[in-house]
Amino acid sequence: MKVKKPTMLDIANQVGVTKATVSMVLNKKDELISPETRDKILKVADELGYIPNSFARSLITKKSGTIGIIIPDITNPFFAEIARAIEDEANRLQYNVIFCNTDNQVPKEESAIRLLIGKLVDGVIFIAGGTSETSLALLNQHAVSFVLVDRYIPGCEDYPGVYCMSDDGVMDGVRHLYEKGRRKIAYVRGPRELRVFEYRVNAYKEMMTTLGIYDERYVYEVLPSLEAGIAVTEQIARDVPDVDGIIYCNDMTAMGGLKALTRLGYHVPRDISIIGYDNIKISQFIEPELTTVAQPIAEMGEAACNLLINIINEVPLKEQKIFLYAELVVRGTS
Amino acid sequence: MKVKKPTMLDIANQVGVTKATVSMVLNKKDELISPETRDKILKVADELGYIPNSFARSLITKKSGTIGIIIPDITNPFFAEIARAIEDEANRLQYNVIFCNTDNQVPKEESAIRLLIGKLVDGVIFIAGGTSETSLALLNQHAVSFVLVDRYIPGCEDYPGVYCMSDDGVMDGVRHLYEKGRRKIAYVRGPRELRVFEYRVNAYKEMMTTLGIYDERYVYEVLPSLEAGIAVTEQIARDVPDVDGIIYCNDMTAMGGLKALTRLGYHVPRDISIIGYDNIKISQFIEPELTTVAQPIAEMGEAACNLLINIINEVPLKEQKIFLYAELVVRGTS
DNA sequence: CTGAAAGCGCTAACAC
DNA sequence: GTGTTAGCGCTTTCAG
Repeated sequence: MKVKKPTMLDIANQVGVTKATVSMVLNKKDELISPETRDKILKVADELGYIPNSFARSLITKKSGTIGIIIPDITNPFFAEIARAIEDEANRLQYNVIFCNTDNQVPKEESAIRLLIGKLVDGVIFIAGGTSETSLALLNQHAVSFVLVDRYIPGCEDYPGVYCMSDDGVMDGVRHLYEKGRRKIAYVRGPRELRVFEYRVNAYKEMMTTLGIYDERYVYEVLPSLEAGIAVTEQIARDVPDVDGIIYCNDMTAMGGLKALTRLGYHVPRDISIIGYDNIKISQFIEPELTTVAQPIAEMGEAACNLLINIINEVPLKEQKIFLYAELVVRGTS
Repeated sequence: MKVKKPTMLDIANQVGVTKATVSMVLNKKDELISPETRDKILKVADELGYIPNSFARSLITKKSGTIGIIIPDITNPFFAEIARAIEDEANRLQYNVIFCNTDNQVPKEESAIRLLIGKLVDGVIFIAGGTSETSLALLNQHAVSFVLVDRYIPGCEDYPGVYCMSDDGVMDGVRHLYEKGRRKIAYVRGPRELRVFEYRVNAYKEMMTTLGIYDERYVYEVLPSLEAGIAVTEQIARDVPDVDGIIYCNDMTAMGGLKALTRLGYHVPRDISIIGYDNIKISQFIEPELTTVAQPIAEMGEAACNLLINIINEVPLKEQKIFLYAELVVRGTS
């Protein structure tokens, strides 16, 4: 365990040059270094198993080649998928990533941001847990570039970000059920603090109203999760026994709903249709497969990463807000 | 964007002391600092929004307070859950984590390790993709502490690690199906390169033989995934139409199997019983819920993290290998 | 083509 | 109680 790691100085001594020369060679700024010394340096570096100390480099360059990702919970499939997409794109562009889970708690967000700033991340991709103005203030104060993804922060709609427009997708979902003959279509919405859920339920209301079948008693609110999906669906079945369609604010909740309905003896989609939102991978793992309003999850992650890195590199951008669109995917539950 | 971050020197100047004093105060080594200067320093640090530059500190202390986690794929629920457990425990112990996905490819493992070494991680938790001796050699060469989790590496059985013993759990599963009257029990195994899969299928063979119902034609091999689970299950239904039980090497594959069987018109568990392995969260998301041989995923992550940090701190340990046990959890599919 | 020298922000002896 | 000093490993002018 007491093996000292080789440094540039070790290489320099062994080759008989100075570390400045070694530095230039190893950083490919070797136009004016003689091929012989260059090859010798490369050779010795390889023999010694030299790995540059990125801290020393970052200290001086003020860049870490790392971006931070702040996410509510990596075990939530939606976030895992987006995180993976970001990481892949970051790696492609020669960046590394550090993840921080916040469980939607603002204090955890702030400590994550402190951590990331201390590690000199070049930028941060931020999926907010709610009203996170103070977290953003921290980032601004320390002049760290950032990009918002998926979730709006009230009052911060003008920050750079990647958002998914849900209206058309949700409306298509409602219309799709209507065309299947469904009339009593309930909606399970997420918490009011999160703007995204507001948009989704509003689209539902609008289309239901247009179709002349809106009834406010059909709208239920939950903290989205599988368990909540089960509970609320049992509730709906009690309140509106002849309900024939349920649209959920996300896939996890919808999967819980499917479970509850099956247990209650409903046959999906014969007796009732259900629709989720997100299109996480596991929505296809079940049978019947979940009809859902699909977010382009991978594209969102990729776009966020690209946007951030462009901002970091001060590439002039016409628009720092990117809008993608959710789309209805009809599968087995409708 | 051009706001210079405050450093210790800024604080020192403003208070009228030197940065050494500031350093001691901020690191809580302030027994011999007068309360007045201490408070003044703390106050100014707060006003300036000072965040220590962890690189500068790490450069000198040779520690980063960070551990690396090398994992095949974070979108795989099993790994996401273990990663999250590791992260939580690490945070509790004041460590941060950096994740690297390898997609089970050895070259990606090696570049991940180089990255982590360059970032001076204090240790690495390693879920190997296969025969990763060279990756381990790199870690050894650079004197980086590491801990293996879940997967054995052939020839490296004696490295510190956290492993889950599957034998009893799998045998209990076979016996359980036998007691339900099942006799034609197939097994879907994972790839031979991964030792864990070898152990699981061997336990199956042993119990099947003991019960006098082993037939080698019932054993199928796949690269575990939902899709593979579907495909292999269709194959089994063709080969052995009167199969009445299938045990899978993991939950994802079993979920694919359940899907395939349902589509083929089998009723699970009336016509056929199935059992998975892992007990990932989503195994309870489906209906019927999956009977499975549960690994204590969270405990594995937690134990790995603790073990690693003990090794890093050179805490003398009686045993650097931790064995946990998988256990049959009977739910709806058996 | 290569060397010398300065310095990034911080810690840790050792003075005073 | 606090300052001085050196140096971690690296990059980057500027000389030569």
